[in-house]
Amino acid sequence: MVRNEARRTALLDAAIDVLAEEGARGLTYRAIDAKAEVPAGTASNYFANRDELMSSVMTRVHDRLMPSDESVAQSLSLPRDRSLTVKFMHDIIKRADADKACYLAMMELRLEATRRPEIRAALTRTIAGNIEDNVAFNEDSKLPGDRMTVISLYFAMTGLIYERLTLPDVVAPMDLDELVEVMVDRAIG
Amino acid sequence: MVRNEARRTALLDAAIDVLAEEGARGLTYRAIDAKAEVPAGTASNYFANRDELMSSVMTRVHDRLMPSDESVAQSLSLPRDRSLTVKFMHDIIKRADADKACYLAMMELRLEATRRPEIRAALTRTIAGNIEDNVAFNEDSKLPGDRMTVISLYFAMTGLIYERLTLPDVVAPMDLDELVEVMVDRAIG
DNA sequence: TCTTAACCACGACAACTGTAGTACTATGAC
DNA sequence: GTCATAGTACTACAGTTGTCGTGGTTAAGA
Repeated sequence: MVRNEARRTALLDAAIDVLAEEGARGLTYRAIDAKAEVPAGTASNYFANRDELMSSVMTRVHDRLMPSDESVAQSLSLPRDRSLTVKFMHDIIKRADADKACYLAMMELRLEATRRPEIRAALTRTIAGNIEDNVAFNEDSKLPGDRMTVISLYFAMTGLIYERLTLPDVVAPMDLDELVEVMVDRAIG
Repeated sequence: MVRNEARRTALLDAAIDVLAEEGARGLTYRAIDAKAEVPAGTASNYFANRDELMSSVMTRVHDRLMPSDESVAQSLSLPRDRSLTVKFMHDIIKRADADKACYLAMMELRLEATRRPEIRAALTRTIAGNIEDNVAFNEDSKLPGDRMTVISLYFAMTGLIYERLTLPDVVAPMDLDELVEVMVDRAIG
């Protein structure tokens, strides 16, 4: 198996775009090659089979979705009150808007996880860890609200982003700022 | 195009199972025929092409997910307080558990909606209508909470069900009763 | 009984897919 | 120069897929 990391990453990013644009159904070796603008057959030099490809894409999605440490640090210089939590939520939404392809690819992978235990296990670890990190972060940073605040906000944000990405016109008529504000306010209790 | 309604519905139900079990990728004419235990080629007598098939599946999913009027009426004989809202939420979760295939098929269709305007339009109408119905229902029935209660609960429930169906082990360690109770309580404010 | 139309089973076919294999190229060590 | 090696380009092939056509079956009315 070939190991030119730059090229491999380019192929994975192309795969993410293909997943977002054409779904799991369209994710073929040839589609990846075309998207990455490399000669046909290249992708099959990098991924032994479709399963390995899928797992590799998942790892890549995970890497791309990590928030930058600096932006978190910057936010933490602000006063630790409700409005900071609101800001964090808006940051998440902004990130989802800025990298739709990555989130859509993740959704495809989630459905794939329903039938593929290895992907499910990896995704479960990632997501469960993420939730616990958020709970700990909220507590350590002395942000308002308890464990349940973080968890219920997590689900609400998941639902909101899911809806915005798949059926934008359902959310469009709503006042997003008001919605986030109310959600945070009530989740804190 | 053939129009034996019973057979057509059986094929659509088979298609929903295929979608849930193998994803959009596995949804082929032959897979539907096999699942419905009809001779190969039958499905192609009923659906001119894959697009028409997809749209028909969506309509069928919609029909199957409607809650029964009697169960709603029965619940409405109870006192209109927070615990009734909690009960409604548990009903939704129960329905999702009982008909996983339908919800999973819906998720596949949602991703498909990302790229197919007709499906997106139809789904948007369904979902947006559903939210407005819930808001109106909550108000008319004098259930506690305002419009924002219903909307933020909708997103939280969407996220919760999405998580439970795709990554059950993320939610498993949580106390579901407590979670729903807190979510409702705080959403009402 | 004959007609007609709806319904169904089945096969054909071209297009596409995953996968494996092979040959070409560039680079650097010796 | 030559060799080894990793990376790359390209092709072959068998299996699967969407779609279309064709001919058989059924049932109901004339």
